[in-house]
Amino acid sequence: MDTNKESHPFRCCFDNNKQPFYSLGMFAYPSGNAHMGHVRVYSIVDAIARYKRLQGYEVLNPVGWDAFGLPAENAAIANKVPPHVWTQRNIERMKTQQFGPMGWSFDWSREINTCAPDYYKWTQWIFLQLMQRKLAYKAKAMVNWCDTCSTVLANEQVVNGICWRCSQPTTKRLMTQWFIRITDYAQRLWDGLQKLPQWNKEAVAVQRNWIGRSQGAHIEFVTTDKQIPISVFTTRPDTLFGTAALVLAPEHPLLQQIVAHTNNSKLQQYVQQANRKSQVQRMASKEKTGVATGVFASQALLDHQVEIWVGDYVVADYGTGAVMCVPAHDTRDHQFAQRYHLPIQPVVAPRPGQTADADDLFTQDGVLINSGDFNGMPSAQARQAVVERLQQLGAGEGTVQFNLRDWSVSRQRYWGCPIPVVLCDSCGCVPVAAANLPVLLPSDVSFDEGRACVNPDSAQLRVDCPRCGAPAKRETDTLDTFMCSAWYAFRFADPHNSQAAFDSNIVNRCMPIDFYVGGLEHAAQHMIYFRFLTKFFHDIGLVDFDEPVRQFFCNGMVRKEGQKMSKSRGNVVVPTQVVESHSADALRLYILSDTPSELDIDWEETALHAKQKFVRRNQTLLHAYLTQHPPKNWSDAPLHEATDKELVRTFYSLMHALQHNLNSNEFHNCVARIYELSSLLLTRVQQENTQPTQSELQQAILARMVRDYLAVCSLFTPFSAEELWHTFYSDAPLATAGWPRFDKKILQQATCRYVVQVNGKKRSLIDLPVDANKHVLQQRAMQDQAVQQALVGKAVKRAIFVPNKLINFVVG
RNA sequence: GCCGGAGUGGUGGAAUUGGUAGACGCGCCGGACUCAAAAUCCGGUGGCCUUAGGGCUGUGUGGGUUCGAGUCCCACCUCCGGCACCA
Repeated sequence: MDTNKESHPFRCCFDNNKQPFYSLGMFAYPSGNAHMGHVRVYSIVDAIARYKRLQGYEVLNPVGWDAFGLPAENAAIANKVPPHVWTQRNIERMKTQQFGPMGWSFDWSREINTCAPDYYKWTQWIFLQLMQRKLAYKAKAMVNWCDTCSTVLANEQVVNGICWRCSQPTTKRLMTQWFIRITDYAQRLWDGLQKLPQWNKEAVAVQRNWIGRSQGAHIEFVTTDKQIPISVFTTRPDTLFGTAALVLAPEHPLLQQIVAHTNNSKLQQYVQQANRKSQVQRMASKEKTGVATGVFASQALLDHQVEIWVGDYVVADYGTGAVMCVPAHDTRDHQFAQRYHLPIQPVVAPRPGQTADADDLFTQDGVLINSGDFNGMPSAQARQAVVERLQQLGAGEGTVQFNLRDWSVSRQRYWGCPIPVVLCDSCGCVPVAAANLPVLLPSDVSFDEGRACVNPDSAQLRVDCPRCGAPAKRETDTLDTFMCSAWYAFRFADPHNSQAAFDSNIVNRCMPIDFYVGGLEHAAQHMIYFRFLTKFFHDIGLVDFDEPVRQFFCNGMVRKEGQKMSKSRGNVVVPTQVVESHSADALRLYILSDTPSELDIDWEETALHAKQKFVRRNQTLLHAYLTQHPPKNWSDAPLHEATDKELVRTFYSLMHALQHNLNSNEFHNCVARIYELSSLLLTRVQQENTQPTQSELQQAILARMVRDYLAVCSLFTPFSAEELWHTFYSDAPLATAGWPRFDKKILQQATCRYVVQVNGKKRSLIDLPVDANKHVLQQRAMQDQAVQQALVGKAVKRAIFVPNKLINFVVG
């Protein structure tokens, strides 16, 4: 794709006769070793890119490197090689020795690298934009801490309390950290999910889970002694009258104030213990524990007071960190109440008039009882009514709560994008002026003591405050690498822009991405951040659209013997070795065949051999044929004048089917069609090789078919297809030669195979002319021996006729 | 618990809108070539029955709708994945 501004100053870019198409595989971490996962992602992307090019689209198919991150730093520590050297070396290796030989049709002129200053300058610029709009902020908060990686992690990077990188348990720590206020966008991120029909369904579900929208209410309680207000969040305001207690998370901000005068040592002990427990420990014990505070609270609608408890089953950073405990209608509250003998008062009955037993747990909707004015109301109606009443009383309001938390982005590591902020004793966090970007990584760093240490006295860290000019310090935390990868797709559209992160006109033309490929594991992290930043760009007027990806395709993993390939298991199949032993075409054909690309595949050597055999046979036979019969006048050869009409018809109906498979991303079915095409074509070609019989016209037709075959093969076996094309047809790339075209008329058949059924059971097949009428078919069917046999002694009640398909005799 | 996906031969998996179940591969069996093997090529391959022609049966289980169900509806079972003391 040509997006060069200078060559098209007014329209900014693009061949106006062509539609742009942006295909993208998630960019790679430059570990130095390409693996089968890369082969799968980029082979899928490349098949589509080549398809779209043949169809006449102007295709943007770029590649780059997600180059910041821990492994480079760890390698620096282990090998005493600076991270940028290690990274650059890996990129060179992957590019030339590993990606290159695969023949993926990337536009290498757009290669980007997130650790290059001309890239991270703009990551910093974006951060400043967020900061300016108060969407990036520094705050003291409980964050996930990984000891092994000695850094903070985002919620998205902690799976069941375990660090996603090193698989060690994480703990919670109170730290001052940078956050991105992604929660401001929670509702829009939620709503946007409905507008993504071409996304992998599972990915949408993952996001829906992650954003986790709950409709409910805030309900205000107040302590009876000191009138301290306590707000709870609930999705079940209809159960308010069943409240037996208030339960606060041990970290609840008002807790110490509430219990200040009580001097409850048991309580203080409990709070300390809870804070010491790791997240894993706390989640592991499902037992509900807690301590009563001795302080009571009241609520405007309740005629009884409830005691305030502290329990670590209440999550501090969800909702308000406090819940109303309704034991009769919530599983957890029920367990808690049973343990501490709190009253269990049912307030929702399953059916009108039915009195619920005390102690029973009923969590579904029903009809209200024991709830004053609200008695008799169905739950759904009661939820509204209760909220309305609370609102009138100023004691609560309807609200929406999200699971999504703000994105913690600072990392206490060296090898990341520097946060462009100066820490000043009097001015606080002061953004670096945009004109002074990029803030370069400090070079005064040692990797000697098991971690990267920037010399704290380094002149590079001592700067003057941009606001007051007083001596100040640079922020040494770096940004989460997901920040770098949240906008790389935009940069690809305009990769060398030195004036801006990207030119809006160019990006508006190329994006949203038409076809994005990557693993499902990024559905919750990268894809949320990517969507968020797109909405932000939209809001500040940088782009016209607010969803970055039209079609999101999630590929499956490549396994071996049912297990993930990994060095520690010693079951890694190295792509470059397979290219050497079997060829890139065979590898690519193999990786795209036999199994739908969204499913996991298990590496199978025998199937790979078969693909190599196929490529070889194709090449040999076609080469021999084309040598004997150099293609002439093939481009407009009239297919309808073929003597072998059946060959042409079958061939192009397979082409038609293949295109259908391609449009649905069924690459394995495409390969099946290619096998069928080849079996047709090679049989014919072999005949010609041994005993040529064809007139020039017929040869031209066959040459046209061979060309069309090469065109579709070029998506799956580009090396051999391009080579034959180049040798016998044209010097121009096959990609520019056009997708096979043919008149649909040649697909029409003269005869049709009809199924004859008796009571829905197949009894015979009959060939008749297309569009034969029911009467003719019925007559012929009745003469059929097998049909007659099935009809013996039975009366035909009626016959169902489906044109060009079947006739079904219904007999009694 | 909630959400998403899937159950079809020995195996990976096909089957536009309900209309010939098992496309295309892998494996296996048989044959050709060879002194032999490898490689290559040709043929066969769901199960059961049958001398043949052919018949019966068959898409996780049980019902249902329909002339006709792998496909639609209801109930259930199993597996995979995601989320989760989220109130």
